[in-house]
Amino acid sequence: MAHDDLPHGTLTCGECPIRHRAVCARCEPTELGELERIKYYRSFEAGQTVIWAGDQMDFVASVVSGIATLTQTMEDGRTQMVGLLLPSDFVGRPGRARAAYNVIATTDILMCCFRRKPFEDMMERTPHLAQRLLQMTLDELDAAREWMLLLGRKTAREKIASLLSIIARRDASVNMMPSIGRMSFDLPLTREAMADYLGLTLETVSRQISALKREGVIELAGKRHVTVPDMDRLMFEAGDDSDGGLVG
Amino acid sequence: MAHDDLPHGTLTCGECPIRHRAVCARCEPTELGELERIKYYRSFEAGQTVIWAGDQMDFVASVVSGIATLTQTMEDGRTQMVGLLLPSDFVGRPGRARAAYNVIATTDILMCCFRRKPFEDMMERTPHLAQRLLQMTLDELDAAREWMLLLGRKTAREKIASLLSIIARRDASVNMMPSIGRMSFDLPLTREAMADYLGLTLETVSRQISALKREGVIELAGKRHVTVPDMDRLMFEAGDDSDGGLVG
DNA sequence: CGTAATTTTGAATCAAATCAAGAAGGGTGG
DNA sequence: CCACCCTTCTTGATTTGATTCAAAATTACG
Repeated sequence: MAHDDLPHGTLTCGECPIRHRAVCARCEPTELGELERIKYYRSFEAGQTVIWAGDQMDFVASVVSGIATLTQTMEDGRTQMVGLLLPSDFVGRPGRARAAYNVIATTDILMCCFRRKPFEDMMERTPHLAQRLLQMTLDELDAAREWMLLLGRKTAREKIASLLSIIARRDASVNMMPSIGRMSFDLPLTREAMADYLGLTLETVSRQISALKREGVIELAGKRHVTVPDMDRLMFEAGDDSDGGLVG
Repeated sequence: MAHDDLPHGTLTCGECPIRHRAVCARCEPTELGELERIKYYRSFEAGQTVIWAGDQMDFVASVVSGIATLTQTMEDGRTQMVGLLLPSDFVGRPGRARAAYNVIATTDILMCCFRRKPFEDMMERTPHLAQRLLQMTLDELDAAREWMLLLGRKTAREKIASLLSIIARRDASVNMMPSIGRMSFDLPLTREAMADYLGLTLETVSRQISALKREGVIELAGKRHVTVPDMDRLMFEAGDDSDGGLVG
């Protein structure tokens, strides 16, 4: 069973691991108390579908732990990932009754859910909530636009290198490490999920990972553990501008 | 010269054509007065660059009339459009001092600019502004995710059909017409801009437009005026789900 | 009316997809 | 503990859709 260390319903906002990054980050103690009253926890196992696109959605939520994906599907089954949800990320849209995307748990996942109507009401009254959600949404929009450049203009090799460097840097930021020089991390996605992220087939993903390994850009231990001997080299392969980019 | 009908600096919020859709849509008369004091108008001619990515940006703005694009560029010149700015759309990000993308005027354009610092200060105090900007940003994020599916998984033919149906439907909504049956509209983009939108080359854009014309999905009068005899047929070619999709 | 910019079309090439086996893990039950 | 199965991943051969390179046609414009 997942998350026995985070017993459902007994976690208070004060002890919440994502307290300072989630939609509630700017809330004051009184406001937290109000959230506390409308919140409840739900957990899903790896592989489970949290919500289907088009389904009634009577809650919004924060990812507390684990990873989920947002995907869009065409009738013939082609699927494109359009969001990767990490701890502290927000799911759902205030004011929208139906889910726009499929949400699928990639790992075991714990979500802090708020009943939608009370949450919407509270947003009207609580600028701190709306302000934080705005900031998070603007960040997501920036990420989506970076992703659009990747999907529209990068080669398969550049796409893989970009994804690896995104994961490496995210991992470093969580662990408060600098993302330079030699780095190691686990891939949280299967080859197929990577393909859906990058707009490729899983065979192409596999081939390009093999190529980067063969050329020493990365090292693999098992299928999932990656070591990058030189981040600069990886960033170069990703085709990104060398300068650090934007600040949040 | 452009926009002699909208003399700079003399337009009041009360007579503004985008008043009800822009970031100020929810503002009350007092709040409008406050915006009025920090706003100024700037116009750009078709083809002009409004801002370069990385440039200092000491204002945010609403597009009053005309069309602009948001683009990202790689060092070797590959470019991807990541936003299409229409009247009432918002440019810039509160809290960010440097532009993240190139903004280029596609047609002659008029923008209602607000000095950034006063605007940010006002946002802190004015929930109506933050709420409206949140709503607009969530809409943009949805559009970006639809766009990601297009870039990652659609064929060239589907991409073109999708773009045409997006433009057709936008045009219809501006003119308060239903977007069914027979429709006519002008393309606001060159073949190259369409290619940058769709992640294709301009040759492929041209070929696919020719193919759709040959097969009677569209009719062309000149290079830019398009007639769609049957919107359902076009939607089918776009590969989108037949159901209408989401509401804003 | 001529010149530049944009668009169309053609032919050749190429990167990624598709089709098709195998190999490598990872977990289960005998 | 090992044999087996199922999923995930890798690799190979071939096809294909889109790009690239090249030239002609159309349109816009001074």
